[in-house]
Amino acid sequence: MKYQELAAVIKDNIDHGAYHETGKLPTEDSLMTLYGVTRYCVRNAVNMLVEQGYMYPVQGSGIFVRESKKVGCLSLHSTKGLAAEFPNESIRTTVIKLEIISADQSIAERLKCPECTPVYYMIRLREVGDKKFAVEYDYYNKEIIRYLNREIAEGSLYRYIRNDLGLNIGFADKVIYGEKLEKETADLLGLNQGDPAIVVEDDAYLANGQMFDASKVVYHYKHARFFTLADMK
Amino acid sequence: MKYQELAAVIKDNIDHGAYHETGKLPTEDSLMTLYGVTRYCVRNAVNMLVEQGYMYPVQGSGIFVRESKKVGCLSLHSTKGLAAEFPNESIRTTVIKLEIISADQSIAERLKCPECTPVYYMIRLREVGDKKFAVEYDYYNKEIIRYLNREIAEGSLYRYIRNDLGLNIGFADKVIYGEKLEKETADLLGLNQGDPAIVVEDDAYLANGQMFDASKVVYHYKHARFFTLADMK
DNA sequence: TAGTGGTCTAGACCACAAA
DNA sequence: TTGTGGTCTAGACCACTAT
Repeated sequence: MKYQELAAVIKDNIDHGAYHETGKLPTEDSLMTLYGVTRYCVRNAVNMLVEQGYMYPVQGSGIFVRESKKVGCLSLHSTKGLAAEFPNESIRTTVIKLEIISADQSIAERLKCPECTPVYYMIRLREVGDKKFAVEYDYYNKEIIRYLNREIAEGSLYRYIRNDLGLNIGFADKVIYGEKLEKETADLLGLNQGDPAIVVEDDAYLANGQMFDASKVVYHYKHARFFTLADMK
Repeated sequence: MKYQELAAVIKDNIDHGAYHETGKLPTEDSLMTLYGVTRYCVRNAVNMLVEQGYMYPVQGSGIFVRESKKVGCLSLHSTKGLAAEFPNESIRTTVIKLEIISADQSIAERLKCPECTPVYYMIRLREVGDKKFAVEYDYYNKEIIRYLNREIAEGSLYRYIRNDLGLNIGFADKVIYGEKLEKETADLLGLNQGDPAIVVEDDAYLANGQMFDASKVVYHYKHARFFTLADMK
């Protein structure tokens, strides 16, 4: 049994209230014998869950289960698309614009690609439940994301890239800041020009380090909140 | 040599442009012989730096050094206080209010402590360089943070808690959102009521899981930006 | 003092990338 | 095919907590 599987099992146990009585996981030794794996697997599995905020280890004392994570917040630490963040909500995506352009100097710099690289430029309005949630401005490197159309862009782009294009998505740099809404975006979100906006700029990379997406996502300040776990050690 | 030390050495090498030619670290085997440690140490050290965004490993290919992280951004993933985030800037902290109060129901809930627990309530204005940067509203559990005064609150609180009180700081939950500035805070930041604000609410815990601080930090939307690395695997 | 997580060793084999 | 990182085993001792 791999440590990812063990992590999934433990997470499932937590969700079903297994360790509720003590608030602790069994000891590492117990987990080893329980699941017939070595300490390497146990510790890897636990580490995964610690990073995701499900538990924290205390040397000499045990591994403590944490209160449920903030609900309704988007995770900044790991992300697999809006649909995965809100599995219980209906997500609606409207493609405002989708066109192929040639990277000028500023886009080339932003996407870390040569000038004149073909690029998909896309604007999408995302709605969660009945709430206008965000407006996305995306640049996809067409040399990597070879094909896109409106139908795909209205579904789970993450899923498409992973399953249909067979690419391994790796990680993303995120920069978060606040600004005043411009008229165009405000109209799409049903807000007023000058209202607050919370903005996330993403640089997304494949697992092999190739950058495939640069985006600016402008969130509705009344509806979007973000969550992350910080290490202070 | 511990893996933390090895991580520090490797990070230092990166800062001095050591691996610049290839853009890669030596192989794990090389690092083992170079520093006379086992693979356990090498992989732990590398993992630390991967989580901090300094490099990414590609199976079968190598460990690639990443471009320098965003400068001028506050890290959301690991935090050791404002002074540690801006080592080259002068930080000024003005204590607007510092008082001991008794936790009412809402504060007790927020701080996860019993009602009537003594609590330090503190408001601080933080300036970075010559810029008004943020206003902090803090509740510290006085049963844990036994003593505070204005002088301490104007210095590095993080350092004080760690070095002088001898407490082990562990981790923090962070919730980030946007809102319109209220007059009181706007005045402190030199902005107008209704201007955008980017807000970070922190729940800070000791390494043993005790919550010691609940805070709301309202940042100047023109000066503060945040950075984090997200896993998309 | 006993129990628990943290660090470390010395191996082995697998999965993937590049030549 | 070779080299690289990814997973796993089976031990050992250390650091810290709780009793």
